[in-house]
Amino acid sequence: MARPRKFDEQQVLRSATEAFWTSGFAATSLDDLMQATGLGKGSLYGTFGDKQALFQRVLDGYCADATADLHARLSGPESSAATRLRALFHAVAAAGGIPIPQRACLLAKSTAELAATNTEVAAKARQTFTTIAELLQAEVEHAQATGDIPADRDARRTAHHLLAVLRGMEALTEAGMDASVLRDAADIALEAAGLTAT
Amino acid sequence: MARPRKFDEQQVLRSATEAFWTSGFAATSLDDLMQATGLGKGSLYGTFGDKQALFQRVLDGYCADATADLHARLSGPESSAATRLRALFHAVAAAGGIPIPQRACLLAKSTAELAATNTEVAAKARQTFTTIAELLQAEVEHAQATGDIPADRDARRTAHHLLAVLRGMEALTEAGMDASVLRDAADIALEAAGLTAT
DNA sequence: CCACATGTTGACCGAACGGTCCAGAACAAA
DNA sequence: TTTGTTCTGGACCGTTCGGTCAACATGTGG
Repeated sequence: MARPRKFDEQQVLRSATEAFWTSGFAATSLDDLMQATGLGKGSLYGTFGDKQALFQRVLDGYCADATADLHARLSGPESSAATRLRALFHAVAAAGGIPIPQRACLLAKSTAELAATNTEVAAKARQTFTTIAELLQAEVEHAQATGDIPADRDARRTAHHLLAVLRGMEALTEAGMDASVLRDAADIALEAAGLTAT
Repeated sequence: MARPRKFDEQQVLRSATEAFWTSGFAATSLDDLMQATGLGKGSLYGTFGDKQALFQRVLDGYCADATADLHARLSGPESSAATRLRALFHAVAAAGGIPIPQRACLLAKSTAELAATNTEVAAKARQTFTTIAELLQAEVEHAQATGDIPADRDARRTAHHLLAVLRGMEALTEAGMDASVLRDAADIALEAAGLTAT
């Protein structure tokens, strides 16, 4: 009973994500959020709580999407795990190199801005990074099963190294570093994992 | 002639650095800066200009200090270049692992927060990252000269990979990731560079 | 068709924001 | 001591901030 909502919550979250993604948490005002979502303050507060709570929802959704996307990129027929790993790193390298303004990964931005003072953001970042590491580890193991990565490698430690390189490439992309730097990092990281080039 | 200043500009910049470092640019108010530096608004504006200009001064100083520190860690007798590279990566790994609140590198925070909208910040980040890459490359070449790194490695590409791992470790540290993850990343990065472990 | 529960809107709030400005303090030069 | 110049502190400004609230709109269940 009672009056139904006029908006789609998921769509509003997507719009709010855009706003936070563009400017960060502190620099995104409620007016920005109202303009981006088309909702009034009352609806925003009634539905999501305060700015902090809305941001947390946005970040949770972003991390879920990001890990789902990575899962989609990495899971698949085991026979081509090596190819998929190479494709992932080359894609991340190619995403950089575009001159700024570059819109960095929202999780990276949020962690840098808030993790030191907001334990929930830090926990979400840790959880997401851990999940990414696990996905990478599984992929390394798949590549080992097909002989594309030597069997004597420690898949877990290899995955941790690949995770660090991915996050480092992200950080370099934020600054607009040359694409060649990113490619070098990606290539050598793949070699270090035991994969042959290209 | 005229009234002399009551404060030391360098000391004020150090205090302002602390303030920005703790909270980021947007979340540091002029009142915070006044409290941190002990100066009134008039002196702050008369000496440094507006908040943006003061921040730029702070960031420039931080980057200069950071590269000077890295130079000090890496330069030295050529005979131990390999040892110094190992020490650097192990130190960065050890700096992580401490539970949050972790105060991340100011440059990393600033780049994430502002590089997309402030070309000066982005330029400073690119310049600093490039300088770090050059320092790493020089060190790789030193290690090659002493035979600690195989001579057939491309020092430049190796340095780019090491840079990415360093920035990635920084990003993981922000989130408070386990020290073991950082150590794995550091160890494998050093191995990938051709250095034997420890 | 009515009563009620919920959603929506925007006026409104006190606080905090970045920034300006000026009256007076403090020193150097005369 | 006087004069001139700079520096200092904080009152003050208009704006914007995050957040609240009450009047009103819009449906549903009876």
